[in-house]
Amino acid sequence: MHVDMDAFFASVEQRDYPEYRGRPVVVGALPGGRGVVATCSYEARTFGIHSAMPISEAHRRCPDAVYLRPRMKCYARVSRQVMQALEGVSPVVEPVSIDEAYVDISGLDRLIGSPEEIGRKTKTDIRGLVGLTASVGIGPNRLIAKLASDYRKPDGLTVVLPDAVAGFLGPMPVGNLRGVGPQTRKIADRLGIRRVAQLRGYPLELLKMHFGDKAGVTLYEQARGMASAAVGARSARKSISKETTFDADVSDERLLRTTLRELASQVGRTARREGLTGALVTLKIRLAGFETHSRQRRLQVQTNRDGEIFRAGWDLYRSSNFVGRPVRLIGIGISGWKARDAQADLFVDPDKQAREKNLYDTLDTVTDLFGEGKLSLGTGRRDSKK
DNA sequence: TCTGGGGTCCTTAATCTA
DNA sequence: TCTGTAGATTAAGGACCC
Repeated sequence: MHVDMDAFFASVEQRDYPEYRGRPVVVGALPGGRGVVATCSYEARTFGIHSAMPISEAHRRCPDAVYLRPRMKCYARVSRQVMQALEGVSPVVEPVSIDEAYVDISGLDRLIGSPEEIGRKTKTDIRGLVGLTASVGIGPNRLIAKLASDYRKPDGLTVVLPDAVAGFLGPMPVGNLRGVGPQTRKIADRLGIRRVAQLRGYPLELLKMHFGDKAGVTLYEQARGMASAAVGARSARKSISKETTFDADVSDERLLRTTLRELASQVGRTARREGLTGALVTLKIRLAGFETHSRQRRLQVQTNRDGEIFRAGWDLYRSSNFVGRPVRLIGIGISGWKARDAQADLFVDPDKQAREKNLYDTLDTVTDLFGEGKLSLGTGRRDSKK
């Protein structure tokens, strides 16, 4: 079963602020700045507004909509409640994102009832707990379940039994399949492939030729409704990054530097909170004209220290060939954990973790106030001058 | 003309290594 | 010791997802 909250961010806002109900609500950037729509209410969709649309375009289409910045902490809290509701249905829940999850409901017919009844119960439980609607799809594997939850929304419930898979899939536009975006669709278009049924007419080798080895195989399999059914824990994260787009392109090197330092601090903080240390620092730069680049450096040692992350990033910038060009976006990230790192927090003494957090927070604060290198931390002896 | 932020995964080319 | 090559690793870019 796949569960997808309807217009999640916008629905939470309409729930919490009754005056927004019945009105077009757009959550994302505010008009006037650079940014896009994160989510919008169904009222806003009637104006042609949708996720990822530039906010300027949305504003042109509907100047009278309610424009809101996302309240991520609040949405995260609601999300946890939704996941709890799902865990009440089945113990095997795999969150995909803040507003979506897969649930393994195999074998639950004895306990709850038919797939329809399980789906209905799920929706009722969610509505009872958080007062929001979800669209639910049920199928023999995660691909079909996901497509089914998308089939009717908002507040939809679609069950696709194994016998019905081919008929369900056939008329669908290939763009509905996972991993098929604008580029892949273009190739499909050129081949005259618009619907999944047509895709099924192509032998594996031909698909590999046109779409590449990996994409060819997944298209071949998806066209036949094949996918893994296994539902399990969300996989461990592989990177942490922070980036920001400036209101206007920036040429001032000092502003770039302080911005990068702030982003590096946030990356470091997250890494420390999660007990991760990485050795691969990635700098991301978007220049005027949307020209995007990245540069990576592998450090000698694993780290999650703000200063080390920042210095590596700044070094990458300084030694790059885009110094001096106006910058639209700057970002920094870290990855490359050591194998045991992923579970490190399981073995860390919580007291020690709290002490370290205090030390690092102090270092952050001092660095913010007085600049890099004014204070160093150590587990020094009492007579240590530092 | 406009195009966020946080991710994952794949492809390709260059480089290193056995 | 030299040379060619297969395979692994790294770096950069890009497609895609929510």
